Amino acid sequence: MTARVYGQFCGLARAMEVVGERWTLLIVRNLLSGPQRYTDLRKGLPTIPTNILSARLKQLEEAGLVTRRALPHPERAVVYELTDYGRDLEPALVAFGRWGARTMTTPRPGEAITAESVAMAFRTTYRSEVARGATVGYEVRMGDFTLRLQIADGSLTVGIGPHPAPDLVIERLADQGVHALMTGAKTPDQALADGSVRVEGEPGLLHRFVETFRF
Amino acid sequence: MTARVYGQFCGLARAMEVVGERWTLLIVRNLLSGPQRYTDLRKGLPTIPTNILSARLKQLEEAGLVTRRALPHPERAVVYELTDYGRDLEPALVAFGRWGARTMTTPRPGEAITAESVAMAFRTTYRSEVARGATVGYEVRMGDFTLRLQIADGSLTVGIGPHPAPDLVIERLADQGVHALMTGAKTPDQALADGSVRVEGEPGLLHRFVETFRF
DNA sequence: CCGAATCCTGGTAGATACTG
DNA sequence: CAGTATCTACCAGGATTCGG
Repeated sequence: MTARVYGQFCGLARAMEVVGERWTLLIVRNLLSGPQRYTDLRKGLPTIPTNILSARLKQLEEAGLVTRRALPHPERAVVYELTDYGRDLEPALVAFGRWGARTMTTPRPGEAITAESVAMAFRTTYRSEVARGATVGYEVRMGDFTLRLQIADGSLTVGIGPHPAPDLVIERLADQGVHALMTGAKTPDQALADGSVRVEGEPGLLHRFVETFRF
Repeated sequence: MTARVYGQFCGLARAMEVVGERWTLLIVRNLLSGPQRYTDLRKGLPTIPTNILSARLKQLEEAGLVTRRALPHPERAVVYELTDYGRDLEPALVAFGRWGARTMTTPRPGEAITAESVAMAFRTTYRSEVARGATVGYEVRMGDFTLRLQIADGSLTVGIGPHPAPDLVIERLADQGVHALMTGAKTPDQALADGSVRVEGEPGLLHRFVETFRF
């Protein structure tokens, strides 16, 4: 039983020993959007084998990145939640996601667009230097799911579900509608004109949005 | 033959498909210090199976992160070198290394301290906000190997081997000598007094060094 | 000696079925 | 809902061998 270690006194090697196995970082990514139940995680990771998910959650809990918590009575469910230690991985995940996004033009056949993958896309494309000092909330409706983006003190929080008090609601009406805005393939005016997106709120905020989130 | 993909349109998932396998990121880490031969890589990754190293280099070359180049005549050797695309992984590696370093107090039994792992430690502990605008070169002699650190325009370059014109040479005379400085376990004056490090050049620069590189 | 390829073993992932 | 159990296929680890 050779523990799968790299035998080096190196932060990167240690990190890879903890979160370097297949699926682990994607589970952490999904938990960045908030606590999730086992079934939520399965939904967000459509092709993960269930035994692997359960093994990874166990490892993450042992390593102190995740806590397993039973919800109080009426829910009678188990939720998995990141610890602060686990949440500290966010900068590294964002850096990786940004690197990986460079070769990502269009979805491959069969590739899913999940709420968490889009949430990650907002994190990786967020340009804090554009948003500095601003406070603004967006609700992005993607058809199958809705995300809430809140910018405050120059930092971004992404969650799954509607925004309680959005300054702007952006609704995707066509595939790649929001994506085309973020890559610059379409200007806000073009996207509004051809009906690929629709907004509620002050339409001018859409310009701010495309400057803030940019591939 | 299910290609090992994650089935998600997500930058992080794509990144993991390219560099998520065991050893891959450590190979990239080692190549960050400059081109390396197959044997150099084996030396820097003491426990990697040789077939895995050769497989990973092939994959990295196919993915466009690494080029394989035959040196001209007298050397008659092959060197592997990062492409710009591969080098762009550095911020992500640094972010991961920084996260992993938090649980890294002392080497585990049998754990090697290689030139590249120390080079990585300097990259992850580098605080650009301290060094802003400065230009300074350090040579760090660790016993088995020597590193050169050059700071210019606020950005750090780390290489293996002596520095051609160092402002300060730091020589480690005892185990953990430099490490104790970087964690703050010892002040520069203490380390110089107890003989765990020795310097050549202006000794005051050692204070700057410990402010610049900090776990 | 450098740069691998080959072989074998055991562990890990993938797919699906099943259960408290 | 929240996982185990089981089986197969593949990949990593380790040693050895091989060609230039």
